[in-house]
Amino acid sequence: MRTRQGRKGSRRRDATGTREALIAAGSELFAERGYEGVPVSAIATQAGVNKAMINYHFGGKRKLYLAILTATFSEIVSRVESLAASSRPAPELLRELIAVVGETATHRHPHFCTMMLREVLVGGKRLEPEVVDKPVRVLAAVQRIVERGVREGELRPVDPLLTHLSLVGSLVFFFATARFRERVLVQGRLSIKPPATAAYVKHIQDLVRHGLAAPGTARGAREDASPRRRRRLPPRSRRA
Amino acid sequence: MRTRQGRKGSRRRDATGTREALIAAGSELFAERGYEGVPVSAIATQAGVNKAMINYHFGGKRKLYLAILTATFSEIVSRVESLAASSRPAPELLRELIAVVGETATHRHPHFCTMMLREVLVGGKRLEPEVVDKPVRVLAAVQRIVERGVREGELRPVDPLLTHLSLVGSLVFFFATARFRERVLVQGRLSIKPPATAAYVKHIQDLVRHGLAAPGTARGAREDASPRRRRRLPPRSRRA
DNA sequence: GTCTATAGGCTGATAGAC
DNA sequence: GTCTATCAGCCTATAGAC
Repeated sequence: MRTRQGRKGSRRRDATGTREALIAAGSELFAERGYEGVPVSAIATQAGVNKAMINYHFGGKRKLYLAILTATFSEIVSRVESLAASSRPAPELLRELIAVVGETATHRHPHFCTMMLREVLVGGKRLEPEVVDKPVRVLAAVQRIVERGVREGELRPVDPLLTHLSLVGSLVFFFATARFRERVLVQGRLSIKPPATAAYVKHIQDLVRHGLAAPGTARGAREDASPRRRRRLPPRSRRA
Repeated sequence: MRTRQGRKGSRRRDATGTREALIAAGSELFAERGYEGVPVSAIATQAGVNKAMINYHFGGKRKLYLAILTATFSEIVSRVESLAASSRPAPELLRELIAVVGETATHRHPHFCTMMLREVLVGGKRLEPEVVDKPVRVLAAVQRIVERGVREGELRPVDPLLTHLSLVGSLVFFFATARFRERVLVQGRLSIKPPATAAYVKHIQDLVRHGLAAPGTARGAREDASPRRRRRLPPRSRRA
């Protein structure tokens, strides 16, 4: 009867509750201020638990950080990989890939892009294999999609790696810098309001559609408009 | 006769020499490990000067950091603004803008993108006005170019702010994560070699050219191919 | 499982001789 | 201008009571 007793608000206070509270607090704080910018005491305070719990449950600050990072990253990776496994037309997959990233970064894990980018920026130091593995898998997935699109004549002959970098770059940058824009654009002397994420997602979708469309293709097949000629593909259902 | 006497290698050892050495060392270290990741002692050691010199010449660690950041950023801003002031066709300006960013990020200030991105990521904390001012001016410049291009019918009716974000995002991301790619791709188990920056610059140029071309335009005027019809523009020389 | 108290390391900044 | 020596503050991690 004592274990669920939260002292502040409606927080659960049992073993797994403590773990989750620490992960939630850590996600937010690490994303905002970076790994070195956050004292463990701040995480403990925000989570409403004691400092020592971080060492007890995770074995140290760095371990907590890695747990947070790999957990959220794994979800993205699995989503992207399941997309890459589909046999739907490449332009359509890219369009959905962009939407998935947008949806994940906006609703499911608002701090993910910031954390991932921060981690990538320290590329000089030695990184744990767990961290390195994820972006490599995303890269491989996007590469597969683009390669197939080029092979099947639906995309112009672009380099898959460069395409992946430009795509991920524009998306990750946007979501990682959202907080900065909000601060600068609204409270600054400019009257520009920060763009909605939905508008940006659509912008990138259009940019990719027009920018990667094969010469023959009528400026990049709109969503589901014309079921354009495609080479060697089984007559399967196109909408999953 | 004593002032120019370097004790290690050929380093100058006078007042301005010390300042410059600290700026050089700080640029490299801050970019690699971030502000909080670098002890002042490390900067002093790499610069070959004493710790106390940082406080004497710059007034503290943070002041040194800001001096480095604004110095390199100012150069970029002036380059971009001079481009925006030109009356050459918008697609051509965008193409050159991309090249300028690439050249600057590769040769003149290899650490700039990393530092700028890192600074933007802390958007939650209060930032010095000097830091905030620069990206706003870059935004304004790109926005002007895109708006004119749309108005004159050379670009399809894209949102200037979103266009700016996607452009800058893909470029900054690429250069800021170069070190990470190098580490992961070459020494990893994958046999992919990191892409040359020239190839990426061209990729983005093509992506923008195809992706933003106005419907009428024959898939985005190649460099100087056809002097496409343009509205209200004085008959001036087009190559600066 | 959770807490308090504290150890021990590292950091940025300065005082003062030269 | 430059250096050495030193300090006070903050950090992570742990030992041990409950």
